[in-house]
Amino acid sequence: MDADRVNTHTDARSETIRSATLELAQELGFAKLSIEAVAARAGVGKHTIYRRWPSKGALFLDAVLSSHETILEYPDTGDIVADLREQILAAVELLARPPLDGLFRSLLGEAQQDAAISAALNERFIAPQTQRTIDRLEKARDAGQLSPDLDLELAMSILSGPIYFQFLITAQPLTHDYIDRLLAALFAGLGPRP
Amino acid sequence: MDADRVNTHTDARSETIRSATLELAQELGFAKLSIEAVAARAGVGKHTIYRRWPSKGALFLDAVLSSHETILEYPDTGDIVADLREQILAAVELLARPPLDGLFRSLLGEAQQDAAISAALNERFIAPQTQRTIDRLEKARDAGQLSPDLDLELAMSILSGPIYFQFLITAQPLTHDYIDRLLAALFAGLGPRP
Amino acid sequence: MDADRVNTHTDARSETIRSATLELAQELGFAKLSIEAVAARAGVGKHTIYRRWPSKGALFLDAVLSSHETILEYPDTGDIVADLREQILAAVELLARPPLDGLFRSLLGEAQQDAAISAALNERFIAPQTQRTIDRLEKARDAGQLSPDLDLELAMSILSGPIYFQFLITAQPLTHDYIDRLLAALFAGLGPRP
Amino acid sequence: MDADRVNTHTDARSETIRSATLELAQELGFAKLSIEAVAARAGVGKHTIYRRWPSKGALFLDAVLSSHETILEYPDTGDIVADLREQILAAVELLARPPLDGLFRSLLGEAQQDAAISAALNERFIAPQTQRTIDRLEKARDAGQLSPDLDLELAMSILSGPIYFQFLITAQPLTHDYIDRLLAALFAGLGPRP
DNA sequence: CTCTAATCGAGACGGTACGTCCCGTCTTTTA
DNA sequence: TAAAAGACGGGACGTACCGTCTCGATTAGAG
Repeated sequence: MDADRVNTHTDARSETIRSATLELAQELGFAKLSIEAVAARAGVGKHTIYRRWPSKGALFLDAVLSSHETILEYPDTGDIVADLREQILAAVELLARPPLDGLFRSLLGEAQQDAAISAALNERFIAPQTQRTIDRLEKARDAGQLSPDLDLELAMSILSGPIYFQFLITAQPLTHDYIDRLLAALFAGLGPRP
Repeated sequence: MDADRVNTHTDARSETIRSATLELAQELGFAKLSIEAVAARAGVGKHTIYRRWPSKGALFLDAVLSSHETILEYPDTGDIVADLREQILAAVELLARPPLDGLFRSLLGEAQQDAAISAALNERFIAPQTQRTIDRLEKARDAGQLSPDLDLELAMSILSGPIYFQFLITAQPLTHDYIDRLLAALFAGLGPRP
Repeated sequence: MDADRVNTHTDARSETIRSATLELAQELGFAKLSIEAVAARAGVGKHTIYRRWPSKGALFLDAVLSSHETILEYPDTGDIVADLREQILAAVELLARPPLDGLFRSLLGEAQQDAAISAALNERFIAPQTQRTIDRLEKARDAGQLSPDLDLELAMSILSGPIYFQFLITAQPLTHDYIDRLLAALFAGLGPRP
Repeated sequence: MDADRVNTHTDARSETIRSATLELAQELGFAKLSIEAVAARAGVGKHTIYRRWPSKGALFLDAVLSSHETILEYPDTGDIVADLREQILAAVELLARPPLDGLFRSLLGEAQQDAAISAALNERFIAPQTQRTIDRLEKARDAGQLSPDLDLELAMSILSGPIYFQFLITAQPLTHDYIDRLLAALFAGLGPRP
């Protein structure tokens, strides 16, 4: 699977198109976004867009992901719970709050309709984040802060899953309190105290 | 928010339309589904559809949810881990495997673009499942099988989140083994053994 | 061959479309006429045009022919030469002079690229004119004003041909003098006086 | 008006382009011919075509006329009717029969839309033919085979017009018999025998 | 026998229009 | 009198070419 499939050009014209895409997505929402409008806003022929991105979804993904390359914080204070809290908070603040929340939600929605978008999203965003989390978790496990036989890939979905569930499924607010309680419960385990 | 907003009619004509919708969704995917095609397939005027459902998404949600009212198993053997395992397996087998997986994924995707769909989905599907899980968890907590101060709403997102994450975000297979390891980790907690 | 193939609707909307077509054809010329522009000018969806006419050429033909249903003069004073002169003059004044000359020339040009246009043009315009000329010639022959063994279909192309040749091929002006000299020469014959 | 305006280059690359043009015109018809396709077929950049011909029509005219420089027969047996018959037959066989009829018809059609094509066509094809016919007619008139006061330019349109009329307007077949009857009628005149 | 300038192929580019598909609304026709 | 059938204005699709415009890479003529 190759992220280039959904473009990665760095020339000025591509950048103009990505900007126009984001502007219009903010104004209209992804659903009402049209390649025709992007072309008009960017002052570009439609073909120039089709030449670079295979679909509206691919363009949108590229525009959203390129606009916030900000590497999310992965602090390492030695305290794994505090660090995970920091990291989750940073991600939530960026992606689940205005102005980016609607776009990110749409992006995840579009990934459900288009396997290429899903794959590119994983490759360009999910996988790198996962890898960095796993690296941090590994250090923590070596430091004795985690259950020694914990599958770290699994831990990643345990940590991320509830956040995404809240964001995508129940559409409940992701408060700091929620994140604190979540981490506490995850580290303590659901079972009764021994 | 009222689920009736996305229809609930029980007459034969509505049923025909729902069937045609499912057929076409299976054949073409949700993205290429059109009300025009549904009307043609159902042998019905477009008006008749618009009179009953406010949007393609609402029709689709209704068609998908109505087609599988099968009440998912919520066994109660006294063993909460075994029962949760049974229940999660049943849900995964139904919703994350062919033939329903694509439709369910599309439904969740559409919910990201349309708040009415999101609300209706919660009301008609997510909330009832949540309630029944919470009821079962409550019994388990009372029986001392769960941490006594566990927030059960939170527990629900801890149990569901990783599954949805795997289904929607990483698009990895939801094997029985994965579910077993997930439950084990969740009950044991991420932290080191005391 | 059926002229209905290129439309014949008499409703008001069709009339609006024909008018917009003529306006734009006058302003831009047939070559730069577009169905898109006609639809915009007529305040009509493109599909409404495609539903009625199979091509830009067919629309244009219908618009041009419908706009000038004026039955060309076919006088009968008893003098065949004078009458033919009158009739040819009327046709030339109408079709080979502004404002219609450009449109008519384009129509004949388009007929060379599209057999359906050619056939419709014959059926709706050429054939009826031919028939009326032949009727007049027949009377003249009976009255002894024409060579008694003259093939009247042939006579029609002898009378019309040079006019069209001048109009389409050499693009020379069709003066009254030219028409007079033409008729004189045709009636006298090319051969030497006996 | 200068025929060079529509090109006249004799180099090998121009010849390749003309050939590609003819091939594609045969395959697709003039209407569907595109400069883009000609460039691709000829293995040539678009610029190279635009550098040599101002328009698709000009290229097409040049390609068609260059491909059949065969000087049409202008026999002189002393018998003007027989000679004209021969000459008209040769022209008809070449231009109004496959494989050239469609191309020639398209060329005449295009001339109706584009004054430059019309002028170039006259200059490169019509005028020379006319001149040679007029020369032949002049000899015939001097020999007493034609009406002594006949306007020879007019005679030219009288002889050519009906042929073109049949070819372009009524789209009837140009049989040998038709040509014989035409010449007989033209020489005898339409009027009654004196 | 280089060096410089022109020419070339290739094809990107902003545009315009194509003919098609659906949208959601609205008539018309049939039962 | 309600429903099928489908016409309607509209908007966007993805494609095809237009004529213009860079690009290197030949290729030739001039020095």
